[in-house]
Amino acid sequence: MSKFYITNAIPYVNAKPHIGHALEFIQSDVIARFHRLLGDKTILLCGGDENAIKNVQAAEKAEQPIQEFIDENTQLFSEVAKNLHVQFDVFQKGSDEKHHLASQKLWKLCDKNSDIYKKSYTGFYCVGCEQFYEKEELDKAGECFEHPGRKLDEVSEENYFFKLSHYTDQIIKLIESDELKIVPIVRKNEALAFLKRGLKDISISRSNERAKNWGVSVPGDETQKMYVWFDALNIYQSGVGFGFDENQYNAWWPADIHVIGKGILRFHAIYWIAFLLSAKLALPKSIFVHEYITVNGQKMSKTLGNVIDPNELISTYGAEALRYFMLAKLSPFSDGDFSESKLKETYNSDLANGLGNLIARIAKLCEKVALNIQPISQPLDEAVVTKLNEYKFNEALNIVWDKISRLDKHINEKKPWTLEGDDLNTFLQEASTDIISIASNLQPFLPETAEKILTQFSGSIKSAPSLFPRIQ
RNA sequence: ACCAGGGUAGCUCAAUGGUGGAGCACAGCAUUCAUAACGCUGCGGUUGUGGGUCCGAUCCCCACCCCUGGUACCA
Repeated sequence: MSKFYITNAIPYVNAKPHIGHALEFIQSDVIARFHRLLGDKTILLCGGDENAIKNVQAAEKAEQPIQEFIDENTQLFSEVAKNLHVQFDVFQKGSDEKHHLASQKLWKLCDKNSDIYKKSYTGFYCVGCEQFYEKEELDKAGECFEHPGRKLDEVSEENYFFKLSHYTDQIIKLIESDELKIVPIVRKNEALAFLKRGLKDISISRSNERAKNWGVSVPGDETQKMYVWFDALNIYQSGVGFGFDENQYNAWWPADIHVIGKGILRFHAIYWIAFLLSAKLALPKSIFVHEYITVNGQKMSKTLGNVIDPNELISTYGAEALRYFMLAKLSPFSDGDFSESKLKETYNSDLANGLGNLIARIAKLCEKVALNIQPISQPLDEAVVTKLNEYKFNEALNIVWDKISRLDKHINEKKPWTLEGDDLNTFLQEASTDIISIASNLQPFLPETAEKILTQFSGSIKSAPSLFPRIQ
């Protein structure tokens, strides 16, 4: 039995979770459940990126102590996952003391390899935003968009830099050879294009003042905090014991796959790899990059007010329906559009009329003749396994729904309600076996539904309340 | 601006150098084992625009338009 360590990206917790987070949670969960079914010893990690300055600013706005604010928001992410039937085995908070120690250990290892040095950083500070900007981020007058008319201060300070440039060629080789496999290929090419332009060293610390005294302290320098990405990525390691439980760490690290959104590819495919190379630690094996969700054709944004709370959808349609929609109706490799009307349409056509109705009609027929079924477990279909290995969740589900459709047609052809005796029994035996196969294949995607069906079709089969009652 | 990917039925997406396919939605028929469900039939497209190559292009080439992503310290 081999181990499988999968990580979800670590969400910023300066706001509530939205359906974009839900998509990633669900995808990670499916991959984890898939590997469990294959017999791998599997854990799925998520966590909270709690050390960003944005969190401090958001807490100030909410007039709440920072730690309290962080804890509450992180809790919301945890709850959404639970509501979505997503099972995180580890939830590592960035503000956790152990994580701080782990990150300081990573820093020291990079430092030991002479990859960290001091250098002056210059940026433009906006007093209104309490934030630094690059020249490119400012308007024509050299002022920030939030506070036109206010002059920015050009400020320099000493920071620690990481010798990212040192690792350019090494990382190119890792990615080109698929030793670090990036899926899909467009994202692999994007990372390579970035690398081939040459890497510059990056600043990996901020003054306490700039960091508002929040975050992980730089070892040996109490005046500086680590740049968030340096510690945030390390949650993948601290979550499995790096720096404080070597047995656990050795059992799980390296990650077999990091699941991330396209916006943070560079940090994972390049920065993270460089940090690990510098620290002489094992490297993750692959990165799966998903795309984003638009809502009614528009990007989600607070200003547009179209941010959707997954909990509201779950309360109307159920977690399993939301999972189904995200997995079956969105392409894993391109942006997908969400709208409640599409969710509802999918719910009624595929889940109520399709799967739910099929289960109901067969169960009723079985109940009439008191059919008894030996519980048998069936493995995933080869075709489904193939699709899942390629992260083609939508195509995998198409295969299952094709089976549903074929069984519906088969019932109409054979008209079992006109059969009697052995003919009827044989028919129902076969149909029930098909149902069990369908449910087995649904396990990674719709775990609760699969479980319900498998329970219903084991032993004496009875009618049960609709799995997915139609919604008007 | 440059680089990458994409523009095909109302919607989501397949496909191929040789008379454009599926699912959903919609309409009709049939039917009851089932959740006004299932099944069958039908409606529906000068395949972004303009050129070119070819006997023939949606698929190849050129130009243009539009969308998405990337182009460093910003999910």
